Amino acid sequence: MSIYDTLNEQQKKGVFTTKGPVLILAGAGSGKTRVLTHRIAYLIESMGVNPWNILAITFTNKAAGEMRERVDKLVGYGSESIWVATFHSTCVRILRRYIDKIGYGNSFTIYDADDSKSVMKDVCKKLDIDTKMLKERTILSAISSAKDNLITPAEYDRTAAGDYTKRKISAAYTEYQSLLNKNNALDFDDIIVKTVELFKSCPDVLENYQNRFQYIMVDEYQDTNMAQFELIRLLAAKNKNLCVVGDDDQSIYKFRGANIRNILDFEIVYPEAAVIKLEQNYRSTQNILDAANAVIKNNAARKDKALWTDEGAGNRIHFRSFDEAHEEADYIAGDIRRKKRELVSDYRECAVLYRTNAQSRLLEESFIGLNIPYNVVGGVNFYARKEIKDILAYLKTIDNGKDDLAVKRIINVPRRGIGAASIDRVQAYADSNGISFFEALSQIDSIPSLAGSKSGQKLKDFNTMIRGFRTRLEFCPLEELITDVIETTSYVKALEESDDEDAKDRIENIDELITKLVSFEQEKEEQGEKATLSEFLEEVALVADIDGVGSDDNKVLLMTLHSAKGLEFSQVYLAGLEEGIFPSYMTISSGDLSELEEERRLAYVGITRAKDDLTITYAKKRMIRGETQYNAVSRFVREIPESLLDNSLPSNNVREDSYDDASYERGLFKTKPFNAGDANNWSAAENYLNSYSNRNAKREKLSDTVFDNPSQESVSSLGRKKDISEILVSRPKAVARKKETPSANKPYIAKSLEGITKGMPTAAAPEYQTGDRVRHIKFGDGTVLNIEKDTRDYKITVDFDEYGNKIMYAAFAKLKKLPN
DNA sequence: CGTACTAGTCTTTTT
DNA sequence: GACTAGTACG
Repeated sequence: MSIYDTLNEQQKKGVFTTKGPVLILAGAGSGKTRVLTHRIAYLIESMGVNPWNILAITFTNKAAGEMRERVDKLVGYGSESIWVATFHSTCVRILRRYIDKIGYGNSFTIYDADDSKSVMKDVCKKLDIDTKMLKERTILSAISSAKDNLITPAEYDRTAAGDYTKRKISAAYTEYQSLLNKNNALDFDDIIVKTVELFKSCPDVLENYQNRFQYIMVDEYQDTNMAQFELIRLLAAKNKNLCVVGDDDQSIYKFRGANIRNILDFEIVYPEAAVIKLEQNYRSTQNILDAANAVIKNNAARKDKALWTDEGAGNRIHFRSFDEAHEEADYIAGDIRRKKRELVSDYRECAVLYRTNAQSRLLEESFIGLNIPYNVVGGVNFYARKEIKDILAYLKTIDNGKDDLAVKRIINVPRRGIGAASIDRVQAYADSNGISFFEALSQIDSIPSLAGSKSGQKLKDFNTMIRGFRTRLEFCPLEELITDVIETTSYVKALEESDDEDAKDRIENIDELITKLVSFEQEKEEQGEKATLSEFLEEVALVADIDGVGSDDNKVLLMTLHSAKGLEFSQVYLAGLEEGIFPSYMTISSGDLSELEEERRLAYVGITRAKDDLTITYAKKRMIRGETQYNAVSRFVREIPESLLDNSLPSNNVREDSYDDASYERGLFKTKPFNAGDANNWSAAENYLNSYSNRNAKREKLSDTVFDNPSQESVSSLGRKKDISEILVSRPKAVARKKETPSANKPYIAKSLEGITKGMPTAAAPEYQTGDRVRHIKFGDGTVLNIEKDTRDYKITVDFDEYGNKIMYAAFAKLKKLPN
């Protein structure tokens, strides 16, 4: 009996086809990790391949760790020399050795999104870019997508001619790169981009790795972007033993540059590729699979396939609807408690999945209320916390003196009397002498405005302190360094003395960081290596939220649908299945059908996480960003045949609650909406009001008083002046009454089913024709290629200048005709 | 130079 | 509702 006997025919094919390019299309739960691990085992044991020559690439450290562990169990020896790693850590390892060949120092720093944003802020200031018009975020995401597609600043600039915004972005891109280079730093995208650049400019380095990686496997191939594809293509060019595994139906990272064409076109790039389809599912019951199949088949752009299982039909999908979001959360928590009590399942077998991180809050409250242990994956990353970033900035400063960002972050943290003025003076000196900020600190006496001054002395002291740490780094273990940093800077002491109410948490976080550093150091020691500071900082920079999640703790897991990819649970709850939440409002209003398809794939991912039971919940009413929204049941739920659900769907009537002119005209309100600045409807008005009061817990009090007794007095007695009274004067009483009795006697408008799921029932013919130039709020200008009348609406194909071809529904896309 | 308070923004998803 | 950048003041 061999280890391969338990595999099905298709899986065996995947394992035994070792030569040349192989594409494994693996449906959810079809055992792709099993195929990959057995394939590695087969290569080593039967094909005599040296483990050293195998490269397996995954997207998360967690996946990499699991793969190594499973190979270890199968092979028993040699698995430690297989290179199993994520794209990013693979590239960092390569760059640490060779990046000096392309103009960086080998001890480069890795910038996270926060750091990138700080750099971009400087860039905007320097280039005089008005960040009100063009946000840092926008620029950064344009740069990021350029990098995903391996477009250099110079190339970007060539496409920018004639477009004002693009020219600005182009200038920012160039400046941003030069700043990163000056700081000897790479952002996330650079890690891949620079490796490709290295391979292209140093054929000998590439060849070195081509010879090493004779067999390459890539997991989650559907989520690779252009740059990652190119990286793999280069590495595999010599031996061509490239096996990619993926599922086009689970491609959910397009927003991050993932190119679904990489998997759809694999056979075009490698015509000799063997293609293997895994469709038998070993995870879920047939009912769950039927639901998943029913949803995903509404996507047009996909390879046709359908999951099936040998197992029985199982329970029907549980569907529950609620009036309020907190009732939904209470139900989920209560249901999990029930399952635990009735011994149906333990906490660790349950997961709650949602579309946006913000949805976790209500769930957490309910879990705390019922005393159910839980873990939230994601949200605020541990390493993104202020105190952690501060300590890390010290370590970065010690490790790489060129990282100006890190130095400036901590030069006055904790407070040591160094202000903005001094910092600017040092920076000016550094700039005019072409040296780094930290270097300039060593030359304080040469800076006229600082030499001999009080401020100058403080700067010198800081410099001396850092140098002291550097000396310590040479002779002491990392653990001593970090405790020395915390001691010498009095960081924790300052926290203890501060009136920061989170001080205790922050100190605990710092202790946690020390623990992580110590265990990192020990691990290295066990492997017979000495841990370096750079390695630690790099590991820390590349951790994903999901990496730390283990099954050791008996806790319910709460996470976004994105984080859940690749995981499975006996009991899965999909919460917030509402139009506008999932699919998100952004997706619906963009009118782009391909974005809607990506959301649908996300729904498919969610459904297929469940092994035994799937519970879908819906809340009619929900607070989003302090605004109450009323949403219809998600179209994805309606795509599931009702026979698979244990409850019928609620009628699709949605309460129309906006206090706007349109509602007024329909006779919903007796008074016309007021206008105070932007506040022209109920939600906006409430928001407007809140912005004055939400801080000091006066909010509730203020609002209530205001609504009960809308007089000038009640406002001024709370210490508020001018604008509020303006609102009050113009605020109609109807609004105030609304607030008191939110659900009673409110008129409902029945929006027809067509209205929700099928676009507008009576769509007017668009004002533009084929060939016309049109403008889209998100995709910019483009040319209409085709207009097609559909049963529901007009399907418009537009060739956008910047985004290429998009097919969209006229009713949602709201295209504006431009003069020809 | 440091603090306290205000106003605006944000959120869709993340290696 | 949370976070943060900006600002006025001590």
